Amino acid sequence: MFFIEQGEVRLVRHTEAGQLVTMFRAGPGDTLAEPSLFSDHYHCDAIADRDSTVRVLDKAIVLGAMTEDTAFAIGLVQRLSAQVQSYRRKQELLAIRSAQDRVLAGLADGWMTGTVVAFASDLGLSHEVVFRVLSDLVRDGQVERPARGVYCLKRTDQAAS
Amino acid sequence: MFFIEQGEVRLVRHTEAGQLVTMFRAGPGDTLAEPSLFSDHYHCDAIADRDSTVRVLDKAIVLGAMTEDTAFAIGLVQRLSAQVQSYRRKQELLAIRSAQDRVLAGLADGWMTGTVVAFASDLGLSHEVVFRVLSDLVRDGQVERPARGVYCLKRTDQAAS
DNA sequence: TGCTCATTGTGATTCAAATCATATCCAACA
DNA sequence: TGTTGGATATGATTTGAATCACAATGAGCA
Repeated sequence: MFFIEQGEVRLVRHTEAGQLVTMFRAGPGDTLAEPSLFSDHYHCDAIADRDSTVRVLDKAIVLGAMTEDTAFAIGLVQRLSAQVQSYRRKQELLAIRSAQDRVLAGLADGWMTGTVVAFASDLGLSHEVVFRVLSDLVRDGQVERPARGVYCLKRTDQAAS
Repeated sequence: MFFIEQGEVRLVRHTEAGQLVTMFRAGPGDTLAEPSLFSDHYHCDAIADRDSTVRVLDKAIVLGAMTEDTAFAIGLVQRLSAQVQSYRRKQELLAIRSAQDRVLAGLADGWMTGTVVAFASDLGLSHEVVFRVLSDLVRDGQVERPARGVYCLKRTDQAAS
């Protein structure tokens, strides 16, 4: 198990077809690979896109700390709950069929942090479509692009049904 | 927070477009809505497709038990870890583009328990495609159908690259 | 028994995202 | 300075899943 002090580390896995899937994006203060505490044969790859500082936590020590320090255990439960919630949100978002709606939802959730290519990968869309959708949205006035590669929603327009 | 004693309860949420997404499927021994322990405004709907018995756990009491009973806290961490793992697996599976590969992966993971319609919904595919893929696979001999509505993999054929 | 209804199943068509191709911009770097 | 490579961007084409339409099956039930 790992604790991220600085930077950002992505937990990735590749499908049989070879595409890379980001399972989790951990920032400063996040812990990584908690499930490894209970299972031995869990395998993901970790990628640091920027320089990062990571603290390695020994499995046995963490398990020990959990029995002695209830606050520590509760903190862990809290982290995991947050992760579960974010996974649920992601699942919901990925269920959106229309590329435009998905991009809008992704923007609303603040996923557009790095490059458009990375954003597209998070959304499970090809980057071409995302570029197209973004320029359409900018043309429509729903999205602003203050700078190259920076996009943000104009406002939360209420669900037009 | 809830504890499922018997039956099965699904945690669902509907997207703006109106489609229903199953966030979590809880069986006997599972707990439901753990994130609600730490956040007040989390909303999902729970659906019991069969008759089920559910124990309601008071938020304050659970939080109290966590500080006093370390084993309880650890158990909770374990549950949540397992959930996180299964979400990651689902994410990986949903990233598979080809409908056929996705159906195969779903079968391998043992998702085809109830009806084909439910299976298709879990896979994020239309039931028509799933029916088609399944009959193709049966024709190809990759999948067996011992009975109407029952499908299982012939064997784990090693990743044909 | 006949009726209803959900599930199963298949065919035809549409449509939107993937893919392929290509070009520009820009930062890092030698 | 020129060169490389990644991100940005857009156009043309293809593909495959969604959608629409329609049957057949089978269980529950009056």
